[in-house]
Amino acid sequence: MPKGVKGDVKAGLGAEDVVDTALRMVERDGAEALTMRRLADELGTAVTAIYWHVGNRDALVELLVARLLEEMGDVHAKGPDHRTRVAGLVHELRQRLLARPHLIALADQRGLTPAMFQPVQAALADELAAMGVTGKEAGEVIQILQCHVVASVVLARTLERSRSHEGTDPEVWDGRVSDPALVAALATAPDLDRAFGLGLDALLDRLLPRKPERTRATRA
Amino acid sequence: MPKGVKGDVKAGLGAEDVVDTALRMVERDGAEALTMRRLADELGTAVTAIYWHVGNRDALVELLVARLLEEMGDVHAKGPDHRTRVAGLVHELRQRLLARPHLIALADQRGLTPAMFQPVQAALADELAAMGVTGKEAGEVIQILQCHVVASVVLARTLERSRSHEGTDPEVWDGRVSDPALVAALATAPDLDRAFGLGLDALLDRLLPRKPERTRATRA
DNA sequence: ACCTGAACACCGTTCAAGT
DNA sequence: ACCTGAACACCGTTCAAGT
Repeated sequence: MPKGVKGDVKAGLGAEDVVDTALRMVERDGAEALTMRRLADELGTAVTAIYWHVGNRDALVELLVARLLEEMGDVHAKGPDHRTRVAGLVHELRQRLLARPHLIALADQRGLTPAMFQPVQAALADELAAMGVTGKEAGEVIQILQCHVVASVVLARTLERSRSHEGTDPEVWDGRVSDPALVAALATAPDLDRAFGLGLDALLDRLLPRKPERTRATRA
Repeated sequence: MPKGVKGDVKAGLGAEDVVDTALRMVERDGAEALTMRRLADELGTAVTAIYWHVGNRDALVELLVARLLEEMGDVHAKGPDHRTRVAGLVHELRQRLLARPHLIALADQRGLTPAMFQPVQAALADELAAMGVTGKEAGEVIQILQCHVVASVVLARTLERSRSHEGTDPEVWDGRVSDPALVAALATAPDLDRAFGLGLDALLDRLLPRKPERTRATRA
């Protein structure tokens, strides 16, 4: 039993409370708004009290990322065959990360991106093992898939921040290309979902062992 | 005028000079070290002088990105066939971006990432047109390839910042997976070059029209 | 053990004032 | 037109001091 008894809310705030309201702030006003002084205001304490419980800002962010990560829950595979289960796991990881932009922002801020990898590793490993892919080879496959996910997620965040400069300035094209449909297409924001799905599909074709029988899953 | 100046250059500094020394600072001490006050010190002026020439910090960063981008030069295609030329262009873009981590950091800071796309767009469009891919379709292919590049580059930067937490903490694996070779592989930093190359190759297979001669298992 | 206030060393930005 | 100093509103962090 470390310290503190359950029941009474009482005077002291703990690291838990700090993380709680910090998280609330981040979700309400964005990761940039999380400042030690503002957090102190929200908590109704002096700035310096936070330092006693949490260490410093970096440590706080680390706690927030851990919390957000555990809230993401476990990802489990679904689908008839291994291939669609692996694809499902990867899509699911991406989807959950995209649903938590604060997580990404915070992790990015403190260089905790690799932590975002973890939730699916075990599930992917199981699935691959069932396909006969193990050891170093499985590790590489997992890493490549993770890179695909996180790259897509980080890119999404990066592009999100640049809503002002949408697409390419058409002026750059003067005299270089005379294909109005192309220019128009490039001026549109890229469809990241599509790019991700296409890339994933292509990667799986390369990385997963093909079934000896038939690849066309038209069987009943 | 007690303002000591060397040479017959005009006494005043211009936006050019500000950008010059700002760039020098960024290359020497990193993008984080670029601060208005430090820049003023380096220039030997008051902080506020910078504001007169450049507006504010965001505008300065924008100028820096533009400068860095134009220093990157044009990318032109090489290779015997269209496919290897396209691949070459994409690889070249990634390589040049990776060689300018400051550019990425600055662009990231100010949401100017889309600007990094531009250098290869015209070259890619030419190459695709020569393959018969034009208009909206070409635009989509270009965007997907660009996403692949920038995602890889941004991911590289993100992972670079987290050298402290290398790979996955082995503790997470307790009881979940008992494959030492896999765990070891996951603990290693991912090989981004390999991941990029693999993904690019897979993407090109999907996106580029196949030559009539090389018909594989694809039967109609 | 827990919390406070004051203080330090930074930020970006504005503005009246100087030349 | 070009540059300055002072000032404002912020940061994160430390530390001696209170309870």
